[in-house]
Amino acid sequence: MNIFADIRALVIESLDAMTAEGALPEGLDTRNVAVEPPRDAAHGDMATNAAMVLAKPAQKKPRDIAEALAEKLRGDARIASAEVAGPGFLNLRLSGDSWRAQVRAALEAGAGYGRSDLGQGRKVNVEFVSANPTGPMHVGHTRGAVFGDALASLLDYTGHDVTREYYINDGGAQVDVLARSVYLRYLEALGQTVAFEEGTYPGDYLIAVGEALAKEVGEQWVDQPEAVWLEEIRDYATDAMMDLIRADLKALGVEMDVFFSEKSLYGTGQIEAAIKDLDAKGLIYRGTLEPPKGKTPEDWEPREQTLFKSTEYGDDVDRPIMKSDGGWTYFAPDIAYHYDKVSRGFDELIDIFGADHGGYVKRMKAAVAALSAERVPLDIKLMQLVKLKRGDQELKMSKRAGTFVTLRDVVEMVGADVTRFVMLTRKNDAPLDFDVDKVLEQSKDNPVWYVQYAHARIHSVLRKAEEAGLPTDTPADLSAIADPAEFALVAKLAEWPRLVEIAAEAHEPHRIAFYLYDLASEFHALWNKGNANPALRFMQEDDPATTAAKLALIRAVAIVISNGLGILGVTPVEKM
RNA sequence: GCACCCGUAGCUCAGCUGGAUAGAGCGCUGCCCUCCGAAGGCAGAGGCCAUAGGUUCGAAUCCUAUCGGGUGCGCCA
Repeated sequence: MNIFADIRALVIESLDAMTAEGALPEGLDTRNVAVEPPRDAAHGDMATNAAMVLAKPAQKKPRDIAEALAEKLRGDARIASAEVAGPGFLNLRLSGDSWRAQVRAALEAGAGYGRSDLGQGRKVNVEFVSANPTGPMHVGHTRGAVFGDALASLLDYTGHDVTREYYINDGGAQVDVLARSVYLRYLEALGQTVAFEEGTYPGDYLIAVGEALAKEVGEQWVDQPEAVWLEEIRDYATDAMMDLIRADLKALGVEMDVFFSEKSLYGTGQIEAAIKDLDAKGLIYRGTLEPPKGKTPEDWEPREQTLFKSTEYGDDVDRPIMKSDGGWTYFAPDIAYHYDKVSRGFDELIDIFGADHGGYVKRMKAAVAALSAERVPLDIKLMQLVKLKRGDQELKMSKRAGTFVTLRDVVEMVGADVTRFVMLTRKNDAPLDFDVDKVLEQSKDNPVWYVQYAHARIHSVLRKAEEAGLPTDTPADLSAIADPAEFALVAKLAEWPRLVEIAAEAHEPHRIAFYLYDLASEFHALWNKGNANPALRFMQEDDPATTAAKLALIRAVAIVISNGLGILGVTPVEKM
């Protein structure tokens, strides 16, 4: 169903035939032979570099190989022309029928058009968001949430067995801070006047938690020392925060398969087991680290610590897993968590971190490589910052000033669909400006709107056609699709299955968003040609057969837009 | 000091993992609706792909060095 893959197969087949005839030597490596859309449409529909890739190993001139290959390819019904160009490119034009067959394929496959078995059912774990359970999600988390969810969908779409997972950081000091903050709100709910000192969370979102707690347990913890209530309030508060976060995720349309608690790793022997696994591989030792050069911390003094030999797997220095007081560093439960993922049988792990955690990439990769004996690859995607703006004005995030823009705020301002699409209009490692005014603008400057507009226009035509009593089902004969402008749209459409695979392999869902923009642009261009040239309008009132064929083309476009938006988690609109 | 990410049109950014004359939007200039949604389209101007080397048939893309910006760097998760 991927026309590029089909033609590549044809090229390889032809090369094999040439080998059999003695025109090429045996045993050539054809892995680098590519069949791609050309940069310049004037070059044809697709191009192959086969002759240039094989010239050297075959000890022949590229143009000679290209000529012979062209001759072979011309024998296939799908190839309308094959011309040698430049240093040895082979430019191919496809027959009108093979393009029309793509339209039919898209219509027949419908929601399945573009799906592939690339992943062959491999189990992939995508861990994302993993925001501390200390408050509602803010805009920064939102980008990671959207990215992770879209990547997961993309992998699912390409034949992977995907698990969406959230790691709850409920084992560290920050949840103690949360507990103390809730305690203050609890006292407040019981009529006391409280002060939020440095090191507590003053956010309003804890008021309701304190009130609910007071209602539930009464005054039993008033004037009691921390030791009495800390643990219980911590559990109560993290549960409440996770409810909040789950609701935030739901508002965005993100649904996790697994919520994994850090705390569940403590006291259960799981951390010890993971460390023991590393120890058995000779990767744990007692040692003293050098201070970082050029930036020695003020109070540096050499200490002996328990270290993980991460340098064995490409890290820059070995990393401590135990503090001098004997407690685990944060890294230890992270190791245990990934150990757990590996032992759950995943074939591939993906972590999505904020860019400020870039320093942990190497050590996590080292840990996973060691724990899985280099069986399981770990890819870590770093999310750059989101700058929220309203026109020229930047909406600064500051907990102190109370200008704390939450996921909820954004979704309420612009809606989940717009939020999701816009978050994916930039590569993950590029910073993103999110202008809450611009994303609601109805112009081509706004990519979400532009893509939705194309989809809505198509449905507008389909509605009109039905009103006019014109046929809107797929006809047996699509030969009315014949104009170069129409073929240009078909060509873009036919790139879809290929693009999906490329995006999935690169773990880059933003490519889907950019492609949809291009496809919409191609569609709008054809539409406007219909203004000047009535023969190119989709509805031909006096010619039902032609209309049916043209409508089939745009229905196929609508299918691709719909499928693409589906991967991004955006609902296509039929009217706007 | 070291590591990672980034550097492409005036601005914001793509660039299909090494392909042909480097693209889009905004902004600027000039055009196109008695016609399916002009909420759109077409055309023009605008580039030393940070710099210098290297790898090869071929480099924005890979390697090395340099410059510039961001992030991080042992008992914080």
